[in-house]
Amino acid sequence: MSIRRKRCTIKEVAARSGVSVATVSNVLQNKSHLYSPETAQRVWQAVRELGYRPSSVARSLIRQRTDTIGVILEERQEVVLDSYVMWVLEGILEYTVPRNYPVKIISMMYQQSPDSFLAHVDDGSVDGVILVAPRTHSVALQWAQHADIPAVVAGSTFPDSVLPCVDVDDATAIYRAVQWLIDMGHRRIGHLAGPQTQWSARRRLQAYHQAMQNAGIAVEPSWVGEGRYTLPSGKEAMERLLEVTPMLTAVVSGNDWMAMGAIEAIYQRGLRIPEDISLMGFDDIDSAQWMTPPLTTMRQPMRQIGAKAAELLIQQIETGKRAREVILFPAELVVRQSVAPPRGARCEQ
Amino acid sequence: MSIRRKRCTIKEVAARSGVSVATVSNVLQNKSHLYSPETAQRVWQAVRELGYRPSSVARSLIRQRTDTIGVILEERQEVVLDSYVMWVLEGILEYTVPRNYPVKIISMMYQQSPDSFLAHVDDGSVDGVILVAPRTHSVALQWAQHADIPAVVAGSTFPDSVLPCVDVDDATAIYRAVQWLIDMGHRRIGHLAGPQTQWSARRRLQAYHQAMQNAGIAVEPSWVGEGRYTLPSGKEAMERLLEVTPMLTAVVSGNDWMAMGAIEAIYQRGLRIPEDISLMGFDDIDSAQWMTPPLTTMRQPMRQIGAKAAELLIQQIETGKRAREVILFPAELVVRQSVAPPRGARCEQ
DNA sequence: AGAGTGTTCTTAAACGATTAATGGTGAGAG
DNA sequence: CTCTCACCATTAATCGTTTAAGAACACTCT
Repeated sequence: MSIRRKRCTIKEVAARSGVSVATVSNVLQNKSHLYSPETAQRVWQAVRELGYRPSSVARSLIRQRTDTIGVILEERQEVVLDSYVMWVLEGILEYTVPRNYPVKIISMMYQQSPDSFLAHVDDGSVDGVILVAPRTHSVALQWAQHADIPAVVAGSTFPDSVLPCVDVDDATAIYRAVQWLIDMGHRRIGHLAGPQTQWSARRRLQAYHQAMQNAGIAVEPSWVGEGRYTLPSGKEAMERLLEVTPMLTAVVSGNDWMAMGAIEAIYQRGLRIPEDISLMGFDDIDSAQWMTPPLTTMRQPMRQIGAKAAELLIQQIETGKRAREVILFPAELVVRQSVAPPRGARCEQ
Repeated sequence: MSIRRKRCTIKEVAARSGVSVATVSNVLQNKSHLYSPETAQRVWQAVRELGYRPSSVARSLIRQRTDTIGVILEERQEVVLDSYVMWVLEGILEYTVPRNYPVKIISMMYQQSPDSFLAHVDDGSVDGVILVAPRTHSVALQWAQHADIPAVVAGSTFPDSVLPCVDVDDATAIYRAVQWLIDMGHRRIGHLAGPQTQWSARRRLQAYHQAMQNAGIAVEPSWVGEGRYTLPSGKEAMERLLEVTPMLTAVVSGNDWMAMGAIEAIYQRGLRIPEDISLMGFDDIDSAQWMTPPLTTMRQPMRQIGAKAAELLIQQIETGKRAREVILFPAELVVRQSVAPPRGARCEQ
């Protein structure tokens, strides 16, 4: 079966309703001071009868705007979409769709060459872009910094960037997590840090140190392990921690994936959670609630982050001005069952 | 800070390299019989110096093609993206990105009105669409059936549709699941069916009956419960099953979410999995492996489904022909720990 | 009657590319 | 010396809209 007959154009509508294309255009745009009610009637009828719908392409060309926003997705562990990106994207759609800004996906992965993505984003096809969780050395970030196009970063913060950033306040979140464990009676608290090439991982590690220091607890270097934010790397890091520093009563992980790895490592050592060791995650990915035990974690408002990023971008597009701002959302403590007071300690004394 | 200076056009490139725009166009398109090497040199240099990139909008207008494909996402439990859709989308990107077909997301949810999505898909902005898991009465499906635009369905099958469909072979999958349980010694096997308004749910239920019948097992109506493919509905359905038909030794669920609900119901009854009752899921969503116990399930090749759908669509776009075909991928049995032989039975006697 | 004012519609020039048709060279053939 | 042909570049039409500028007409006002 063959498909695709030619689209119907404004010219045919004009012909059928006996007016010029200019008039049709005016009617369709409700510029009511430019046509009479009767003309409008005829035009609308023709539109209905022909099933006419304006070509967005022609429209974009003349208006020099596409009303489309590009969402740039970077590679994340062999994949471009994971549950984090998914939620950010959901938030973006939640904001953009009702405002009639379609979304074009720009994947950095699966590209033929490292910068072939440019052909799809620097070609006038989008009015602005949202960079979802770009890494520090991201080509896309590099480009966006210098390109004259509205752009915002969602899910990362770059202290020195000119782009607006929307992210979770991870420093405060980790600080609170550690504080919470301390309040519960823990003192020998370890940290599973992310790759120190990433700003977020450094901030989290620093916040951990800060919290410990403010509580007057001296942290030994052996209390912190480093992973790559992945499950296996978390497991390895935790194994080392258990080996070198078995006296830890609690560990706060830089993200949930590493916490999941940690769980495996802990069980393999024959220890129990939270009886022998308490564990905190970060992110609250979908699987966190299904862990054994369900993971206590700091929840990132990913959906909100996406929506806010979209809001900033559209603002930027519509005003033509870019404000250098960093918006941080607080994380939410989600109490489940992987944390308990340390053995032999009574809470809050 | 203000942004957005005017884009550089082909005219400027022509001016700078001292040739006509036609020549520039020819050079850029490598129509090597239409220009001399020296001219090409000059043109490319101008292009580099000006940082010129062709306007995809203007290009689309004249070529009457956008090289963009639309992915239509339907509402799924308060959200447009879930792990299923995510994987299908990943598959789509995997296929389309390297072939230079950008993806435009068309969400049915968050729209101002039920058919305002049409303004973003029936406006010449996409060369074709992939409908991801549309429901039977989907407006988008309705539209795609009659519109003269290449379209394929991913993640659903409509026996009576004119559109090519790519999906998992769920009938065979459920049949195999039931068969597997039977081989293991189970006979009193229940089924948690999905909403019977959906084709997939009906097919799965039917396959369950078929498998039981072929094994000579008489199924009582009370052995099957119906849910809405959601966790809570699965829990409720399982509760009823446990109440009315406590002698079941195994249950195969229509999807993983309902299986998760079933797990809760079973535990609340004080029963163990798989010792007291075996449970099988369907889909293998990300969380399935983190369940307690890890869920044995039939894995859907969602990524493959997405990629295949993209392949069919691009074929359709490039040939202009649509074949009425249904492609079914087999599901894969993922053995984890929620299934065991029935109590007191020996395997394979 | 002529000028001024509104209303309603049309004309025509964009927007930035592609491409068929055309033109102007110089070389080789007759 | 002209004709043909290949080669290379240009001209101009085109895609489907928007919109500024202008035209036609009916009023009102002086």
